[in-house]
Amino acid sequence: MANQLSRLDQIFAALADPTRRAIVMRLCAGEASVGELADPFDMALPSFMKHIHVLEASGLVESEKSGRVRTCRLSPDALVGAEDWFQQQRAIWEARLDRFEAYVMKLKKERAAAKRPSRTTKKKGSE
Amino acid sequence: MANQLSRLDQIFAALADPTRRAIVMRLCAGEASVGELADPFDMALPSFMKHIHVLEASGLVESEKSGRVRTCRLSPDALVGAEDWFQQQRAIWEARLDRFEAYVMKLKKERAAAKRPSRTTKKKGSE
DNA sequence: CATATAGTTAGCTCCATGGCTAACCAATTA
DNA sequence: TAATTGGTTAGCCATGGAGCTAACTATATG
Repeated sequence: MANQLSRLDQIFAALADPTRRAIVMRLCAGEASVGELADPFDMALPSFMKHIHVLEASGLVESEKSGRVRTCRLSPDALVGAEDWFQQQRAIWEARLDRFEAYVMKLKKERAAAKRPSRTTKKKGSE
Repeated sequence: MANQLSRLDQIFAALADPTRRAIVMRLCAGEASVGELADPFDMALPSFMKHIHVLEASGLVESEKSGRVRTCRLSPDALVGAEDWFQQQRAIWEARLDRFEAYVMKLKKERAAAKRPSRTTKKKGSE
């Protein structure tokens, strides 16, 4: 019970749907009612509401009802959280690239050394 | 036939699964064979291979078989593409925040003006 | 009060996803 | 050549996600 999806799971799953990405994009430009949000989409309201719920469950969107109209707004923390994930991966990736570059440089030196065995007697395994 | 998922759909869907995120994180640190990748997971190989396929279909990962071992590596373009999406949203969001701030400033001025109605006769019903 | 508006709830399909087992290549290694 | 290893294919099952309609609630509005 209570499947305890990780927050990132929910955020990425929410963003995997084009309708929901469109909603997020729309909300980036400012808050809106459910009706306003739903208007551009050729979809029954209950179906559309499900998307809203998914977005709320993921923490990307929050909403509040006053009278009979529910107003939705972006809660940017979740978006930033997901963006962070990418930046972390990129950091690791780039660190690796640096190491790889260093490795290639080392290879090049060793190749060069191998190509002229005349002078370089042993080059002292300069690891 | 050929459901024509958008690239972003596939990337986010791929990243919505913790197993697949773990694979991506692992591959950020360098390429690996299917077996090496699968090892930490308590999962039958065929199930695991499905995850690899999803990652390949999304463009996040590419692989190549030589002999009987398939080596997988990250293809960072897709990752960067998804990261870009966040940055675009954030740009719009921040632009809006700026506008909102300007709006609040304007409100403040008007409030201040309203508080001293001595001079401001009608302020010209500025919508 | 009557009606229209804005969401909501309930409940149904259909298909994609994530997992499994069993059986099957195809390279290595003994 | 026989056995092992590393992946792959095929096919099954349970769950969940995305869509629908119909019927309902609650707030405005006439």
